[in-house]
Amino acid sequence: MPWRGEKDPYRVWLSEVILQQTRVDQGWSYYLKFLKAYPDLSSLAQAREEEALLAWQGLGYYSRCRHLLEAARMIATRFGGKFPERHEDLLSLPGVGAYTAAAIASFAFGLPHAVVDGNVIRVLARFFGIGMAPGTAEGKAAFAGLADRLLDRKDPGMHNQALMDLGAQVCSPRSPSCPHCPLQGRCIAYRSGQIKLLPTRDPGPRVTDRYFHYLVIQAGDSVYIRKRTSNDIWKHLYEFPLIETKRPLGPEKLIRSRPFCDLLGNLDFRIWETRKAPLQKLTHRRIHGSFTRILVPESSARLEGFLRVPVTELSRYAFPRLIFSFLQGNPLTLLGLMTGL
DNA sequence: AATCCGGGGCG
DNA sequence: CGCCCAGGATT
Repeated sequence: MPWRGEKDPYRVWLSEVILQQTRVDQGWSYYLKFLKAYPDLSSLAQAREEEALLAWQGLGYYSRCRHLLEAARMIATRFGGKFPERHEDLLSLPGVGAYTAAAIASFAFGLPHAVVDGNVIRVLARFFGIGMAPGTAEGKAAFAGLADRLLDRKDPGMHNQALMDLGAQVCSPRSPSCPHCPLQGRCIAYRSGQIKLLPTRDPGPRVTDRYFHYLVIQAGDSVYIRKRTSNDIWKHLYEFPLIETKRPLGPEKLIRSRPFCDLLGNLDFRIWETRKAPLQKLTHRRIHGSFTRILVPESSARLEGFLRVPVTELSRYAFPRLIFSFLQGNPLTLLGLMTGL
């Protein structure tokens, strides 16, 4: 690896920040570019953010670049232009978290702080057969503690580098080179055939259920809709009047519920039918939808806060798939004629 | 504790 | 093309 043996804290810091969430072959040219434009701390502290961001362009996670300049200026003022050595001081720099602080402390200053990045976690999880998910508080503590106990205090920088190199080049995420791994014989995951299962992937966002009861209120050839504006799923898409509940609610209870009466209270209405929508699965939600078709006289007062739209023009509005699918399977026309309302 | 922040690589 | 990767800040 090109940064092997680098001891200059500025260079270590710069490379570690650039290499956060970034592959070496993607980030390395940016590192060289930055080093050329800003060869030392003071030149970076004086850099114009516009210019630095331009150099960062295409690398992503642009707050890293802003934090870089912020931290450089903080070092210039608060630390008298001298790169801080204490882990605690490093942590106080914007954009420097536990990983980067440990990397600088150990690589540049030889201080005994264990780095715990994705590579290290993968090696430890496999070698020791640890099934805890790294993203949980429990898992974080476990891997950090283990890495710290394992650290070679004679040469923390070398130890950290070796562990990360092993994770990056041999103990890779998908198809690790176990046949070439020096630790193969003592690797719990390898010996028990758990390589593909470790490390345990973080639990996805926990899935919660939401119950959306849509009221398809038809007045003659028109129907009521509105735009979703709150910070929620489907923002800026349209929908029918909605009653949401935290628990399942049958049609009978729905039409006697408070929100239902508030909405339709003094209107002359007739329930036509209720049908359930197929379960809609989102990343962290399951939407249980239902559509209750309700007829009101064409002449009835307009519902406040809603658009009254001819059913033939519904195609001009963007709906969530849940609603769009319902519309495709349930043409809303002719209902008024059939019922005489 | 959950969510956001951008890219690229891989199957 | 969808899935995966991942450190730090924010809320």
